[in-house]
Amino acid sequence: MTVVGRAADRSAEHGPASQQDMRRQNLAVVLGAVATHSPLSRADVAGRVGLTRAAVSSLVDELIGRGAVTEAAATASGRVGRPGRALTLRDEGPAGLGLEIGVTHLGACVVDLRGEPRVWRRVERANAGRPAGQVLAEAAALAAETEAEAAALGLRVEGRLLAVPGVVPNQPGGLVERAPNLGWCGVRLADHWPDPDTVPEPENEANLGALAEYWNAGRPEETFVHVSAGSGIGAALVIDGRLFRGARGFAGELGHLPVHPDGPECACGARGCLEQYAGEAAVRREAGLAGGPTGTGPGDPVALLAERAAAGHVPTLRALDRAGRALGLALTSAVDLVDPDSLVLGGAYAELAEWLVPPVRAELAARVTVRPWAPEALRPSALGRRGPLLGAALTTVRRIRADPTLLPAG
Amino acid sequence: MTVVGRAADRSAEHGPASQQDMRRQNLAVVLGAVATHSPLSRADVAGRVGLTRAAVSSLVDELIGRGAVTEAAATASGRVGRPGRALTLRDEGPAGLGLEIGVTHLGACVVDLRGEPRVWRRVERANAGRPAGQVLAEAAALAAETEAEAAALGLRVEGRLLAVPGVVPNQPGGLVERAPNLGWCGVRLADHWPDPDTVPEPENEANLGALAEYWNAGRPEETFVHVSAGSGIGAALVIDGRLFRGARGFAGELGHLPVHPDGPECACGARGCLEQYAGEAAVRREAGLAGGPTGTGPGDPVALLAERAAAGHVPTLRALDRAGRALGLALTSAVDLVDPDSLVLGGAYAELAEWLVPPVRAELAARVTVRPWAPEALRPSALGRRGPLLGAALTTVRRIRADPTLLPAG
DNA sequence: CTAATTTGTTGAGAGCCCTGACAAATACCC
DNA sequence: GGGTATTTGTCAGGGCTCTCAACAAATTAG
Repeated sequence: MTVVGRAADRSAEHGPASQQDMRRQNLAVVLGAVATHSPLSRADVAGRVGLTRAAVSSLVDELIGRGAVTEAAATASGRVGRPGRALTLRDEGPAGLGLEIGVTHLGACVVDLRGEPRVWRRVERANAGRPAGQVLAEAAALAAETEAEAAALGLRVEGRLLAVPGVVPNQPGGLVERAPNLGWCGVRLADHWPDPDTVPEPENEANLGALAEYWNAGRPEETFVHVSAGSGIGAALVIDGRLFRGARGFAGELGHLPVHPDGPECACGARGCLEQYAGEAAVRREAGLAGGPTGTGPGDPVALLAERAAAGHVPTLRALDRAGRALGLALTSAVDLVDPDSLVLGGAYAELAEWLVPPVRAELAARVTVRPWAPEALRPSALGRRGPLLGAALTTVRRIRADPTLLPAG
Repeated sequence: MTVVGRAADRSAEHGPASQQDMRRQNLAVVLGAVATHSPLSRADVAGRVGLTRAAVSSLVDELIGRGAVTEAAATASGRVGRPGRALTLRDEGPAGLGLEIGVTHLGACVVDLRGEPRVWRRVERANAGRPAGQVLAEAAALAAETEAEAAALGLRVEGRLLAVPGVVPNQPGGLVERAPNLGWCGVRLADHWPDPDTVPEPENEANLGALAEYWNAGRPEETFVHVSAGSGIGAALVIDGRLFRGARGFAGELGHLPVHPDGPECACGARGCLEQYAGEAAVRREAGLAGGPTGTGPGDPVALLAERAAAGHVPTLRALDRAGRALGLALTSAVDLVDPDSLVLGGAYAELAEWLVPPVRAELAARVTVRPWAPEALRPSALGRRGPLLGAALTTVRRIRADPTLLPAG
């Protein structure tokens, strides 16, 4: 059973506020303070967030009762006065499960409330073209193993998310509308998942990668565009610290931005889409690597590209430069439209950043002229291809942090 | 003295919640219900928003005390039971002042709490290149006259916004960072405004036009891109019903999207910017209207273009088609990135929509292929060039609706 | 050991909403 | 016309959650 659903969005927006809402928000505020500045005493929290010690005391009691926070022994602070008792996020109890279905692998991980990964599993599987039910059954088995391992560490999974390389509509319902690289179309997870109590919620992998990047390295309320190349090119927009999915969940479809309107025809029917220059297939073709293996196993094409580029292989360098310039053009549009704090190259791009960043920066410098723009605002992701899985697991943790009442009361 | 500042943003986000916050939100919820569905009785409001009649009664009493709502006589509803007393927004008392400085005119208007324009003034003035102080002094005089006229109608201006064709940074402080078409650079309104008690808050005209469009015709929580051509080409993003200004206030700089990366050089230093195809200067040049008059007076170039196009003037039609196709390319990028519910052609584009919409729709149909996209999602604005001024005035009204405690208690 | 300082808890009080009851005002029915 | 049903608006009582003020507990400084 999953306690944490899609409810954590604070977009009630126009409903009336109740005392419970107030309590909920203040629980979240206190938990957030403990999460980002622990260890903290009750008095520290009160001083930091602007509540009284009495109120914080009551809120902390509830958080302890719900299993989100623990109280360490007194801290010998060295300062005068009675020492406070240190509060920290629990490293047992509530946890989030992340799952990932890639073209060539399955992944699963569990993070504790602090956001630390505690279990991490990955198995290679050629998932492209296989029946969705078969893939999902294997994912469910991996999930069950992972949860069991987490349970041995004292962790109780409170929510499950599945990262997929495809389109997930905004409405809840567990539908993967399309995942071209897997060959999926209109797959409803609940129809194939063996255990109805553990059906995960699907989400686009690029979106989750962006959130992971934000939770891992972002500044509060930051606005940025996270570009990640998997089989397609996906961008995800994080606006004021929240994922922006667009009106129908299609936001960030960077791969088909028209960078050269009269360029080569794309599979989508248009001409000169970014994917024709910076997509995996285009880069491999251009670099003379067509038809090779895929995936992150031995012979992983991304690793191979990086290897050849590092060795000075000219066609590879030329292909990456061409990709970088096209990406720079597309990102110019993104910067003009969205005015982000930063741009992040994630996924496979993170591993090729050494060769992509210079041409991207050059295009941006030449074309983003009517506003301040610092080259350093473009940076590679620290998480790279681990982002989506981590983001999937962290989503549950962040939902709990945003609304601790999702946890069962003690 | 201005009661309403920039405070109405509900982005406290991570502060603690108090009972006053709860009260504030519930006042806003009740006021919002009255605003969108009036006339409504207290019981109607209670049923609609999910509060009890007792609570609504108390909230309505306070709204009446603050002068936001009035109580009409009993409504002879025809239904059984004691008739409710109809509540409506007041058409006297609190009001918003909008001001506009254009390249060729000054504008001012006052709207009442219902959002109805009650005073509307416009004077032609060649403002380009004149000292900012001089222009602002005239604007202040116009504002004073307009407020006086409003006062005669029983309206009390609670907040003032100034629409400018330029860049306004995110931080409050009344700074217009740059307004190229006026020749302004780093103008701080407070330094030039005669009366320190009535200094307006500047905001970009395209942003205000988009908000006006949203408040006038938008669906709740709608996400759309509002494109408006004035002297430059500005887009404004309304995301889930809120204006998105970007990390530094530069979001929506559509004019310099690279639509043909190797196209003609632009004044900004890059090549093939949208402005080279769909900007006012480019269209006029292409249509053979170079050097003519500007503004909306007699010989208004936009009206002239529309006139010639309607008459079948071939160069004009060709210029508009070229502009439309370039705009379609830029909007393809916007749709791919933002996935809006709709696209709105505002400002001068609204008056040329007849000739622009077909080529824009054609490009979108050809290039937006990987997601559902209905041609009708592109529509002309109903407000056209009146949008920015209306948006400026409505902003204050909307802030009051979002937080009625901004009004002085009765 | 005493004074000063800081922490965490407790009880009183205020603000706000909910519950339930009641008077007021209307329509329906005889 | 009068009684009943129905709906509205208000009032009193109660619960929840915060603030304020006071206090015991635990530590450092002298």
